[in-house]
Amino acid sequence: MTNEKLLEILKRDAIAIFSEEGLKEKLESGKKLKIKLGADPSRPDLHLGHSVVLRKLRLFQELGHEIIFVIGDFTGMIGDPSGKSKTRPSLTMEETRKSGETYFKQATKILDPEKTRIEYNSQWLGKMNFADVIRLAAKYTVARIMERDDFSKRYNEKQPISLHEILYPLAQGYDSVALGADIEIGGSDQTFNLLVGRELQRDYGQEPQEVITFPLLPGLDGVEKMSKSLDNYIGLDESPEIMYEKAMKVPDSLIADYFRLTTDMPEEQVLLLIKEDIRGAHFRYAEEIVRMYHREQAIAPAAARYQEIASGAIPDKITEVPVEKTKQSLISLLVAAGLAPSNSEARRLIQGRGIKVNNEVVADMKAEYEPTEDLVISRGKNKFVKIVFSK
RNA sequence: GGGAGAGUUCCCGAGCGGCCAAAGGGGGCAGACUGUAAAUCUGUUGUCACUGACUUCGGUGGUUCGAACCCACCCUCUCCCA
Repeated sequence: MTNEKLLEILKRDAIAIFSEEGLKEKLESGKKLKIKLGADPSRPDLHLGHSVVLRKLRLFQELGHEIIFVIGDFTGMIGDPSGKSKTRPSLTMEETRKSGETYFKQATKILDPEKTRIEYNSQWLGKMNFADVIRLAAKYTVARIMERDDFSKRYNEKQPISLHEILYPLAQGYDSVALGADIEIGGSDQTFNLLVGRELQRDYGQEPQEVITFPLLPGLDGVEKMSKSLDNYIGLDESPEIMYEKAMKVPDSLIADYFRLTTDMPEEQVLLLIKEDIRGAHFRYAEEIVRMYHREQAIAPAAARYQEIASGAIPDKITEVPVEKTKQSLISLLVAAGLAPSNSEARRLIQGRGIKVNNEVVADMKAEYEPTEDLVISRGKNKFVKIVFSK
């Protein structure tokens, strides 16, 4: 990796770089740079969406720079107003530390742990008193804060905006001041917050950080951005089988983006493959992902399992649920197996022909089973549970 | 501080005092078709002891045989004036 090569890749993939000259200068200064990445402690499960940015950070590490993960344990208490403005549950100290470790563990699947550091922003934000906060708030104006897309939108739609939410970008921006960050990287939804950091550093007499933003990876639903809470994600921690299967679910329209943002395959090769054999492209993508996060040897079994299920067979590795050794109704078994959240839902699924027992559709709501042998119940095409009469 | 308006099921949104578990749309789930893609079509979308019962329409009381709908107070949000 060289500075030129890195710049080239960044220019190709980034949504925006503020500013390109500044970035070039810093890279060429020969200094070991501090590169900041914010992390939300309430959602420590990393997925492919995070990998977009992490993979770029890895390149910086290859040039000897240091990555600083800022776990937003303090800002987490405020709740980022970005996107869905639901209040987040406040976490205890212990929980945030645990999230931090989980982050580190997952992130180092991509990053070099030797060149990665974790910081918690309660370290400095928690120590600020009211006067400090006022001083910080004085550095920004209402008009500038309201430039933020999210705020102006909510304001125009007459949605409430609390004062503490307005402080959020300032708090996050102050992290950059506290760390003396040289570069900050994030998803394009973070653009405003990252730029606030840049401006605050200038106000505090520091050299402003360079900001690089990357496109958000759309989720498997093809609509929302990838996120665990929307269940449209491929987790970095998931098993090869699940990864493979989920990779096959990437919408056709997005497979090129997925290749570009999450793998190292050359663009021309990808486009050609997609053009010639769209299904083959999916298989190839699934292989790439499994290879990256597991091992070469994990591909074959994962692919085999996928074929098995696709052709209607019951996979061999499925969750087992022990139940009491008595005659049981299908409805109660569905609930016990976690395939239905309520009896009513179970009934609906049966009625809608969505339930199979031992690979046979069962549409009888009154079906009952003797505890003689284990049953494999499936819901839809993809959810299997093995009922074991053992208790 | 004064005035005006709003709060409905996952989301948006309709809702005459009884026929409202609540229109319609979105989203979700399941089925058909397929490549476990997309598009399209169909069903479904509070709970339970499920042809019946129970709990829901910001909260608490009240009027009424009967309230999501009427009244009082409270809470929350928005707008206008200061």
